[in-house]
Amino acid sequence: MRYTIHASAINRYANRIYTKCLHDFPIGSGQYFFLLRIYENDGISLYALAQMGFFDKGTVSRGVQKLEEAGYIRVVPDEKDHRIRRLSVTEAAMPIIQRLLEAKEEWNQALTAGMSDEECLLLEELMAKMVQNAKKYLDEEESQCTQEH
Amino acid sequence: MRYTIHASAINRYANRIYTKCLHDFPIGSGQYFFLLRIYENDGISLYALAQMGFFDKGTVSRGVQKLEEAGYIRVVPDEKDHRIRRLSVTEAAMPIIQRLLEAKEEWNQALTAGMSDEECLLLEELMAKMVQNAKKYLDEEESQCTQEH
DNA sequence: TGTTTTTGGTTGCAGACGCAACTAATTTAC
DNA sequence: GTAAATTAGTTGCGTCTGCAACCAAAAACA
Repeated sequence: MRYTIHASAINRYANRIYTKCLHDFPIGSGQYFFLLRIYENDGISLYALAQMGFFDKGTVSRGVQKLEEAGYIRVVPDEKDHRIRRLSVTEAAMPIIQRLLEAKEEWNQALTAGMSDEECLLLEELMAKMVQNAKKYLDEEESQCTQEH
Repeated sequence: MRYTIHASAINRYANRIYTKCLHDFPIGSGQYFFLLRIYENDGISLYALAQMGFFDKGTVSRGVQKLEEAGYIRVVPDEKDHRIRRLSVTEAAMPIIQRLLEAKEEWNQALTAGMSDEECLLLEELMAKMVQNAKKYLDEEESQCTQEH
């Protein structure tokens, strides 16, 4: 079974698509996920964003910086907890968000060409399950690859 | 549908697994795919390797350099066509290949935990189809993201 | 209340990757 | 046969990413 290399290839193709799509904008494929999630979850924190996409918090920190520098998001410290920074999209981001949503729709259509609705649903479900399984496996392993089999 | 972000997450988790697994060796997760494919396809060229994994040829070039520097592969120019460099694994690579095959097996088991055999087969098949669809879509698009919808 | 631990976030560093420009060898076209 | 085009591979550059070390604010504990 070659789930991993397929995931790798799909991911690399997706990055190329979004890189091209964002060619005329000051952000790249690495910010695509963060921008859409902030749009869909107004006031989300960096930490929650990291957990949502299974990203390292350092990666999120830098991605958010780029979005802020581009003027696409607003960062507001939480009133109660001064550690937390809450994120929301700006008006200036709406055109690019619209474009990304269209590109995403078209991309998902292209990816699942020739599949039935049932297959699409099952695929989505099984891939989500793989992500959960992966997270669980890595959490359990915690750098024990050196152990014998 | 969120095929892309799932693929992204699965891929990032896989990289972390193989990075840990290769911690004591002079290569990283980026060479994992190349080494196993050279092992399975003795005498393969860099270009064929790139096509097999849908990688950029520059990426393959650098990955192969690392494998050669580590002493895990042998690079021999083709007798007939002096542009082509043919790759094969060395004896020194056998322990690490064995380790990688075991890790891969365990990883695939972990990824598909809780799935039936039928689901696993279908998943593999559908993901392979997505890769082909992605390739086709990118080949057709060729930087036309600016066109109207 | 003061000390320790946890949590949210930032940054230095290094690896992985694609793109574009380049070279050399081979093939095609005239 | 020579010029043009194609093919295999290399390299500079910039982006994306995880890890680890770090900081400050909040929470837990004594």
